Amino acid sequence: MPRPRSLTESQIAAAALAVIDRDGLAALTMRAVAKELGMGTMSLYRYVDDREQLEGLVVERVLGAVDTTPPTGSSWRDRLATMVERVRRAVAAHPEVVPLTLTHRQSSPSNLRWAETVLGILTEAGIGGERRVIALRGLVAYLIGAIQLEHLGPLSGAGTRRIAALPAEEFPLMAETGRLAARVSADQEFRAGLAVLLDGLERATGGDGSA
Amino acid sequence: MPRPRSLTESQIAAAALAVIDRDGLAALTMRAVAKELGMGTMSLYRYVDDREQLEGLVVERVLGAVDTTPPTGSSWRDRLATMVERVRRAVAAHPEVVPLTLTHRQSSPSNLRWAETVLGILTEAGIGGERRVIALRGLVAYLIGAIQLEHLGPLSGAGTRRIAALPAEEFPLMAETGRLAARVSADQEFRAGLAVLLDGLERATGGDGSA
DNA sequence: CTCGTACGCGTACCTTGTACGCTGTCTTGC
DNA sequence: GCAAGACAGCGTACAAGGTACGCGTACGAG
Repeated sequence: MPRPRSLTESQIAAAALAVIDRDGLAALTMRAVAKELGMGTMSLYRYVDDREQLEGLVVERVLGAVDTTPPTGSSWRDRLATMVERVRRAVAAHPEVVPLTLTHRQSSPSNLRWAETVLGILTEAGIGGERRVIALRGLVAYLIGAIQLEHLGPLSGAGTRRIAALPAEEFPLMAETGRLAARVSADQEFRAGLAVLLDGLERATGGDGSA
Repeated sequence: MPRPRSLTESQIAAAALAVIDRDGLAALTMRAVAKELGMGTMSLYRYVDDREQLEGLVVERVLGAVDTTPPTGSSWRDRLATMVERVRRAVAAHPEVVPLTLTHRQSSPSNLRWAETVLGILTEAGIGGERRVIALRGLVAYLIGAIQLEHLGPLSGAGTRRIAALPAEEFPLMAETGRLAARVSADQEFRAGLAVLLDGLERATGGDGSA
């Protein structure tokens, strides 16, 4: 008996994401999203409780693009790397959303599915119990930290040049590091850092990373 | 000949931090800080260009509390761990500031000094060139990621219980992990995750972590 | 004592989130 | 078909917060 809704959550998320991708995160306002949808500002509130929830929809849309099916073949190392890379790629497609993912990641169903798959791989690698808790947490910490460094950080892009230009008397190593960092792509850095972490996990298993 | 200023940057940062610690990050407004300082709202603008800069002062005050002198003795592993722990402790003293550190860390002088010291330790550990870039970046990524997980994340505190309560049919491993995680303190988790990363660094050096 | 600087601040405006209540429409029950 | 009710869509309005503007005056230099 009620009148039917004309919008789906997906359309709302898409509109909000369009605003962000086009005009930046600062442009994400209730008014802007409503306009994007071709409706009055307050109409948006028929579909969303508040701005908080809107942001959640955006994050879920971005994270929902992550393939959470277990990767096949190869070593558990490579499979873990694949899972981590998938998130990085999905987020990289919408860099402006990064700050939102920090606050809303926790409530994302996609995130849960992702973690479940990762835990499965860790289990197959022979990592269980509390060590598996540590491993998951370490991977997630590295992942979100690295994503932020990449998109908000000083060591990438313009920041690297500023670091390379530091006074060599006070910051000799930093200056040198800044120069070297300019020669390493973000991709390489990310993968190499992840490799270090996986090395650590592998060492603890006593295994060689295969299987 | 001009009239003297009555406030120092330090006093302003202290006032802002006091507001945050007492009433939370959301209470950080220009008006609130001005009132904390016993002055009119607009007077604050004599000392700070805008809110952005105010936040920078707060972050610098928090990060400035980190001891950046090289730790003495022990292995390079332990020295690195000490450096990382120092930041964690400093931030943990003002948890509400965490979101601000993400955006403003880059411009902090304390942060530069800290990185310089860490690079020194890495150098002594025999890690140089591009591998040192990777190592620093990996440590920083883990550090800021872990801090966020600890203070904004789902795997700690209340979030852990929610995860433990997930439907076991769909998320068997997550549910189990949530239960296990409840038995691991945040300190243990942080240190153990860091240890994994350091294991990875150590393996790459071929050394045993001493010296 | 005079003068210029710039401090301290009152006022006001703009942006943004959102409560409230009206109007018209669409679906269902007859 | 048709009446009725629930709810979509929205205009208005308010509160909070950042900050531009311009005034009066305290203060140090000469």
